Amino acid sequence: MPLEERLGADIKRVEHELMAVKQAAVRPAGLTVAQYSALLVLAEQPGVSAAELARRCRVTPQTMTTILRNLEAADLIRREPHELHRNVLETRLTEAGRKAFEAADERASAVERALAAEFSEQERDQLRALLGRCSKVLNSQPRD
Amino acid sequence: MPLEERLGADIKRVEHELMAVKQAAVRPAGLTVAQYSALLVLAEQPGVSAAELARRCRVTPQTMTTILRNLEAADLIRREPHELHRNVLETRLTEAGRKAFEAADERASAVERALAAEFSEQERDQLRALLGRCSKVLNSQPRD
DNA sequence: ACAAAGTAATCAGTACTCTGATGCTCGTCA
DNA sequence: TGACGAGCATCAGAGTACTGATTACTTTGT
Repeated sequence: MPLEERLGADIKRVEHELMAVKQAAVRPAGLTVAQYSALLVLAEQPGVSAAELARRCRVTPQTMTTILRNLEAADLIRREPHELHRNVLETRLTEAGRKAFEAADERASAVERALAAEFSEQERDQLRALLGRCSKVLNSQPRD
Repeated sequence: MPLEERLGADIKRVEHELMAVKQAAVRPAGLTVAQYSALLVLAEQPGVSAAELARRCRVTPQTMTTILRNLEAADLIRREPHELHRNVLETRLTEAGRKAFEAADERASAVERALAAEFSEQERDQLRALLGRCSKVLNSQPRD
């Protein structure tokens, strides 16, 4: 199958471009894209567990552990044992974490707004629907 | 800006699913997705330089060096100095490399065919066009 | 002819991401 | 009560992937 016909190549290309632009957007705040994603969930849902964060950010718990380690070392988050479940660590933004997140979010949101502004509401729905059908196909593929 | 409205989230989700399925597809051949991508270009264009491979696979030359180091250690590729440009290393598949690539490609192509089969030709063009407009917006964003 | 600009390769260091494996705690239910 | 499954956290190890820097060669411009 020729490379140019592969829809996957288009999807990957756009995702790659998106990551490059997002990285440039959050970098001035001293964050990586992965760190920004984690902080985004933390800002909406303080005290969430690392496992839940991992699910929301679509990474494995091991990966999230790595990301949180770096965020904690930079004093952007704080982790404390859960009241009842001694096994769970609650994660929260520090003041510095909130500031960094807000600085990054302003610029990251601008990227999303630029993307949204390119399309009419109908086109946006259309793109979402087509991507949704890609998801459907992919999720029905064998994972072995 | 709410998370659900962000088009980037949809793009990222689909790309993530695509990578997961592709990884499962190439893994039985003993390859990673990045290695498969490099071999795909190498199969079409024997003797290509690492720098060109990097451009084709959309990674930095440093990253491609790492990938090629692993492929060479597994005896899937061979690297030899270019005839004229002593500065350039030509990379080629070994016999084992071709076999691994073909095994992986059979399964990876099946994923692409499944994706293609979901859409009519018109829908495919539509999806491509919409993704192309995303690219246009993203490439016009400041990279700082 | 020689400096400047461009291209190729690679080292060093950091971060993200996965698989595989382990240890801990909680809730369930026999 | 006590085994056991489920969920949380994390260690270990490998593979990407980036920025930043260096070295070497080639082409281009004056």
